[in-house]
Amino acid sequence: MATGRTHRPATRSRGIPEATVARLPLYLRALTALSERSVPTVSSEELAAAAGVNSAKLRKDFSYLGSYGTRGVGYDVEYLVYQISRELGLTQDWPVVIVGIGNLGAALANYGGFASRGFRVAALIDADPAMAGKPVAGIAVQHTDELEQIIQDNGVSIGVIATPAGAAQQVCDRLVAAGVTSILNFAPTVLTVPDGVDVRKVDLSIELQILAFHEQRKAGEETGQGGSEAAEGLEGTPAPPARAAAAATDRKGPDGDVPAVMPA
Amino acid sequence: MATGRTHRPATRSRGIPEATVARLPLYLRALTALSERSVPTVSSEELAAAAGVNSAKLRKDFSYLGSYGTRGVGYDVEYLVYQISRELGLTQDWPVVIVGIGNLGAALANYGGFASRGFRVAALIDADPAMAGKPVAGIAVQHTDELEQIIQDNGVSIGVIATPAGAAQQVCDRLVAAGVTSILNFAPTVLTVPDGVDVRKVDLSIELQILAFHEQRKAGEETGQGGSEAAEGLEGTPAPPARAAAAATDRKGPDGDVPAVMPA
DNA sequence: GATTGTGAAGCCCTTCACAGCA
DNA sequence: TGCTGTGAAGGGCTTCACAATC
Repeated sequence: MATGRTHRPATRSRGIPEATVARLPLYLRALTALSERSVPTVSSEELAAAAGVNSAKLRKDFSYLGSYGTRGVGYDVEYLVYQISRELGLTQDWPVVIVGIGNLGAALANYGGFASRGFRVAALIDADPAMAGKPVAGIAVQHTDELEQIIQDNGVSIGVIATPAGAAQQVCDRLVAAGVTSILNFAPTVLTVPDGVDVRKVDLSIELQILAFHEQRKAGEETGQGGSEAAEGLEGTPAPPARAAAAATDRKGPDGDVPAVMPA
Repeated sequence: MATGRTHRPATRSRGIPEATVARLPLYLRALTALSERSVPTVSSEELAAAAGVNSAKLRKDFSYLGSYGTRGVGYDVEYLVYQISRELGLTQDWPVVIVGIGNLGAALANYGGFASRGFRVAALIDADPAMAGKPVAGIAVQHTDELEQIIQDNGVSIGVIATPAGAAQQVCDRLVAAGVTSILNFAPTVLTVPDGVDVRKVDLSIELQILAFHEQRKAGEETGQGGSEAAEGLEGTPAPPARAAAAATDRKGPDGDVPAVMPA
């Protein structure tokens, strides 16, 4: 998941709930698909199914934007596409820079979903001098030295960080200093930014860990266990420190189970 | 963001809130860093800062796992690392397969964060016969034909889909039929799965769109506008359909602004 | 004195259910 | 009749604030 800075606590009259904003792109994608199939109108029920949400939620979401539907009929597909695009700011052009052209950066540069949504890759930046000049996705990689100049010349306000974790904060600072006010962070680090700068993060390993948590539960359920003591004990997980072993006796797990089972 | 199927509605006695589960990997990462620096204990305040959350939230989160701290002192780093790892199921080995070895799939295969967290890339699968046998991240790519066999032979329960959108559902169906019960989806499509299967999605373009929304607001504020009419009107956004123009007169935006400004 | 663990309050979001409208 | 738009109810998460504990 990605979390943005909770900025502007829903102040500003026209407050669209953050949760709704996060779903608008989903609706937009579904609507675009309908539009390409020349479907003229769609009901909340159908659109909700296509977007993977429930219809009451969808109607509530749209109600924050205005009354864009027709009772008894549904929503005009083209019109909704336009309204949501406008609301999201996709009717304007957003130049973005991608910093860190490793495997992931290259994947991002090649990702078609950007260009098709009003985002334009203005530059690819990498710290490795050997990368400079090499074309990736048809764009010549530029060296980090030129970062500030690139930001300013292109009026970039959105930056994507795909560097190793160690370099992320430094790159972030430079981006912000140069005028970037929105950052999409793929590096597994918490970025510190001044007020007024938005950060969203995408962490691949975090998503897998969340899946693992649920997967473990499933396995535990099958065997009738709580699911938390898991199948471990196989190989050496680092033994908990001395204090831990002692403390384990006083553990009051919220459930009463997990009776201090830990590898010797 | 990634959203899982809301399965098991917080039933099962030991219910850890989903929001808490989503933060555990964050804490774990911060704790691992402390552990590597041999820091013995940490207060909720310090750890919260390192993880980018507030301390009350962190303490509440930990309280769901049990009473793992010491009042007046803080938390034992090593012990917490162990407890959270166990809770997340990272003390066991999770073989995963990655399907779709394009730019993104390759990036994922090379991503170090997986291996370091108990995840093992058991196989790379691609539909392109030309890819078969090619090594990516030190692993030979296998053809889709072998998907079922691979899943079964390796006891894979977690699959990663990095294919184009068009192929995603089909791949998903095959994964599920072969026994996969958790899927991380990078394809920009809504996947339909049977009950009991978890899906989390990561959509790069959605994250950017959310940033664009906020970016647009910032721009609007500077100029004292509501922020919603944006800077558009430059070039031809597809004109809304006829019906829309008519409907525009009745629009009641939740704020009263946006007086039907739309391109001719 | 310091810091955790947690009831209670508040907020946001979801869901329900139905009035309102085409 | 069919479907949207929305008040109201409900649920979950966050934040507060302080008692419990070391």
